[in-house]
Amino acid sequence: MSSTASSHTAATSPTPAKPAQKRVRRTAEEARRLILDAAEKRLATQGPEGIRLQDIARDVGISHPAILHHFESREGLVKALIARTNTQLREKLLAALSNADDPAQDPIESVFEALSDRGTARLLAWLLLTGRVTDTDRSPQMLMTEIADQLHAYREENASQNGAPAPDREDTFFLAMLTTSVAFGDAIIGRYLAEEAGLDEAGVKRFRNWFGKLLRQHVERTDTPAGDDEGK
Amino acid sequence: MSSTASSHTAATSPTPAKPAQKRVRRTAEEARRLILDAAEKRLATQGPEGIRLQDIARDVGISHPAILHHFESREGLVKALIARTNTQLREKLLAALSNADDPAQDPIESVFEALSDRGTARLLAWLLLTGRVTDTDRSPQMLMTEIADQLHAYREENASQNGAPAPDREDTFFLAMLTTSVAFGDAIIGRYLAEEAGLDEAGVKRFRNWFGKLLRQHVERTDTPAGDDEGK
DNA sequence: GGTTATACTTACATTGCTGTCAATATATGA
DNA sequence: TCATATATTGACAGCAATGTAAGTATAACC
Repeated sequence: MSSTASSHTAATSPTPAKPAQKRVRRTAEEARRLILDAAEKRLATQGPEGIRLQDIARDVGISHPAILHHFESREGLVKALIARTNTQLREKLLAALSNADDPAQDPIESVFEALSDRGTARLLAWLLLTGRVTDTDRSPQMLMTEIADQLHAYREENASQNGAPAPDREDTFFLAMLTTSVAFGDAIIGRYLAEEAGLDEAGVKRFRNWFGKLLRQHVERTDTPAGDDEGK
Repeated sequence: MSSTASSHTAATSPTPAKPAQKRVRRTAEEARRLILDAAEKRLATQGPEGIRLQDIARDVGISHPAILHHFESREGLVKALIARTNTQLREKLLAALSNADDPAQDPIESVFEALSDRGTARLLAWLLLTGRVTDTDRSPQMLMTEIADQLHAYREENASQNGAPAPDREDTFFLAMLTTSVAFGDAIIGRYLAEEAGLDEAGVKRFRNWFGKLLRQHVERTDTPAGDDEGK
């Protein structure tokens, strides 16, 4: 097929096949959003190698050069994806913490929930594995410090209400670090372990509750004057 | 350089340039080992995309078809690497648990140590991300069950010595799952968080001790008859 | 309604990597 | 010392994926 090299340059040719193709034209912002969504989904389901311009283009329903038009290169797409995910993660986590005053909402559990989202954890894992984290503006570790600070304020208030001495700052940081590591690890490997061990959805939930209780016991033990543990 | 296309097919040509190249010839086993080592290192330092036959071949000092000779394909190399790492991880973990009777050696800490090794965790992360775990004979989850069983026996003995009721089996499984997730998560993301938060080597060690203590407190609280916690 | 900016497309160039083939050198055993 | 097996190599085939160039269609603005 296609032997004549100049097929479309000769516009004056009598070929009536000009099909007047209908072409969808989105705003740049919208197009970028759709592309990033597709890339994120590919990454979550197929891993690092799942980000291929042609596949993503097919998912969105465009041609792959359109992607290159919006993001300079494949690398540009990846960076944009990282930036967006960072922002989303940040917003989710801070939102989760913002209603820490609400006694019905356990802040630790909220953090866990937000971080253990499948796509986010996988993206995070990938960018940590490939060492691509350094050059983003709002990297996760800043977030960590922020979270630790908020948690610490929460604990200090609690302790002062109970008449206990202020908790150690490092203890709070370790708490945050543990929660982050667990949530992350759980999202990547825990889900798999649970599945193989015959643990169903309810089992996973029980695990989370168990973990939350473990942390709560630690906090209560630390932030109350005596070894005064309330049963549940 | 090299313009004549048929340089080595014309053996009868009078060119004296036949350099009688010295060629290193290893045993198949040795060659496989070297190749796997190089592949493992590449993976650990550069992530998934670091496994390229040509690069690995250069590292070892051979040509890339030699790799294809020993492992059928790139996929074969990857599978072999997975199998070997699984075996190594398994041996390390079981060895760590085997001296659980030794009171100076905290089994939890040992497990943590064994799993948090950088290369192992990274490889594990990658094969979990790309979903390549299923078709290996001794997959990590079997290991998990085994570990949980050993830990449970350990706890049951402890509890009976203290005259406490036998601990819940699921509690032990959760304990193992938590330890695995933390060790894994710590190896991938925790190290990074610690670094950014200005936590040095000693700080990381403190975190591990802190975590170990947290678990120990839980176990003691559970496996002793009353709320009888011993200070340290 | 005409003009302009740009989102989008088709076709092609280029690069890089896996895998194949025939030839070669080296260890092992008779 | 010769024969055999096989570890190893260079050259090339083929493919897949990114990126480029030039042209086309659509929305917005006058």
